[in-house]
Amino acid sequence: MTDLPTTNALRILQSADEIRARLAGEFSSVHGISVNEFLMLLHLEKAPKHRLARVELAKRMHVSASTITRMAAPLEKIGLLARDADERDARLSFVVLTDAAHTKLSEAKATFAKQAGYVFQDRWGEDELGQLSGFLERLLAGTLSRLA
Amino acid sequence: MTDLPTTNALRILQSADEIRARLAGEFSSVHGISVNEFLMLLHLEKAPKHRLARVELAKRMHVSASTITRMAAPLEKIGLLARDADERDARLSFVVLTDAAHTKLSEAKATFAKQAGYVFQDRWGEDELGQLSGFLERLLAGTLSRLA
DNA sequence: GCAATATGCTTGCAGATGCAAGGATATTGC
DNA sequence: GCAATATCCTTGCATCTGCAAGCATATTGC
Repeated sequence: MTDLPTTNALRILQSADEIRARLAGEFSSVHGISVNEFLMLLHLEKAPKHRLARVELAKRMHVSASTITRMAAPLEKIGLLARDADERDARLSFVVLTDAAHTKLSEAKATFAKQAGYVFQDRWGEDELGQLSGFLERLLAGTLSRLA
Repeated sequence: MTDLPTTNALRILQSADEIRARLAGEFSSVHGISVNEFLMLLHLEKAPKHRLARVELAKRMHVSASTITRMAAPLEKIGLLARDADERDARLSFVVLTDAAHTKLSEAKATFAKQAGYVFQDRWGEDELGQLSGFLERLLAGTLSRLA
């Protein structure tokens, strides 16, 4: 496997699996939301007015529109999300963060940061973390959906 | 978001989603297998004798044992996988690559390499690809399941 | 040796997800 | 203006996945 793009793509897939596995347990037990739901809240937090049309949210999360419909429903029920209509276009139905969601987000971010800290705990210097960050930013350049 | 570990963890999750989305379409339409099934074959290819106990395969793929049972079944049906028993321990049931799987793997690897090439097409020099590769290797150090 | 425990695998059930179809609303072509 | 088309959202269905339970086999403690 001397092909560097292939190697890097495989390693990114595997690294993401490792990170996801680390996060999954603590997220659902401590915060009552899944990692995907957390990422959904992050996308909304980053958006203007903390709201996005469902189709737009779907694109940014790489999921189908129906998944957005179904992911949002329980989060509306527990008061983390609300609905907002567009005055001009009655087809649009925005997903909006509530105040409770901001609180939940700050808690969940702390968990995320803690786990991310473990992942990069050993043998990583500040400069190396910065270099990796730069490479990943380049990889995500051009995607609408960058969260960080 | 000045916390570098957090930024890097988020970017890895997003990069993996991008890469997966790129691969998914061509994989199922051209090769008739999903990305996950491809990764399963890769794990087996890397293993001694091209075979692994189901529990071991589950650990390496970060999925449950039941998922292995259900993922392997259709692949056995289409002749890419076979079963192998352990003479000492009757509980063990190995998953083994068939010859057909080696053929399928080399085709699928070409697709993977092509898509990985697109991902790193622009503005990436050989030296930078090597540096990124080194960082990701460090991230995966200590995991049993490294494929590359 | 045998009971108690541990391990490997499979299956029933529930939750998550994508696709295709359908209903509602907007936009376009004429 | 109106028909044709496009867009947004939701829902039915199929698929994938995890968890918990169950069964078979190994290992351990005595």
